[in-house]
Amino acid sequence: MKSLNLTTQRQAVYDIVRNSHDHPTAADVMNRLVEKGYNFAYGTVYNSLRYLTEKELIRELKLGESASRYDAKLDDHQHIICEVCGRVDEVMSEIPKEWSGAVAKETGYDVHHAHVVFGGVCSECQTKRTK
Amino acid sequence: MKSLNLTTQRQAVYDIVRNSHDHPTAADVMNRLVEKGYNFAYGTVYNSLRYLTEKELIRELKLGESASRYDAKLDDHQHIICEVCGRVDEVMSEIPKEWSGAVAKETGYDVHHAHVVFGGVCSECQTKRTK
DNA sequence: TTTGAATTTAGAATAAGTATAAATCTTATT
DNA sequence: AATAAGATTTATACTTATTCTAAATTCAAA
Repeated sequence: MKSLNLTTQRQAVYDIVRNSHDHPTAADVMNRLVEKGYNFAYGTVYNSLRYLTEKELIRELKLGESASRYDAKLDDHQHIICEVCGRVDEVMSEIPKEWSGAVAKETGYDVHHAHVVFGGVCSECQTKRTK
Repeated sequence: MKSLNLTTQRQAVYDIVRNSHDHPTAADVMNRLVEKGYNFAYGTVYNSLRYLTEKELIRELKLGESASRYDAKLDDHQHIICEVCGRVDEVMSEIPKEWSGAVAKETGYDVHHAHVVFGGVCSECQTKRTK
């Protein structure tokens, strides 16, 4: 059921995602693979990312940008994007349960999950701005 | 500053978005224009949607699907997608202020807004399933 | 050791959206 | 009314992110 087949390419892709802390896109992963001396086909990188996502070793993040990002952090968490520099940080603070309850009541949906993308200005950009 | 120049095509696009309640994509809008007898260039539809978005007559929704959707409802609200049938409904229940506060504290960001996409099963699909 | 399944590769194909340059429409000015 | 300036539309080419395809390669099992 959950048998893992980690080929060389999948392992290499996984290592990159696992050791990156900036939520890389497929193109980022591709570049870092090349830096490490690998030369996989583009399709293989996408396949690996999909495979790893299906096996729940990584998560695909759709943050409203044009390209998906990937994240090896699996515990439930949200993200925040800096409107100035574009960096993406993690938000561990959990969505209040009363809120999901209110949403279920309002919509009649059976609510399974919520993807939240906060927007704002990161502390670095805040200090740069006030210069 | 906020002068409006609603050409025939922009007006037609706006009318479609305003009178649709299913959050249409650009392609949906295109189809509905054709149904109404219009034959605008594809680029014009995209330009109009962008124009109307900039003028804040409509909103662009990026819900993690491949295509953006558009919405003429301007008051602040979120969305919920049915995982079974794909329909998108509105969520008016507001994000709790204490939560944004907690996120600001946690991340050091100046938090401006949050886009929330809930996922679940709509009431129709719930009843269908239990059949 | 052949046979079949899974994976990788290279490259074509697709989908959504943007850019461009020419044509057309508007508007203000003479 | 004539014209110039500016905005908009059109048709089409292009870009970007991603998926698909078919052949080649690798892996696994009998």
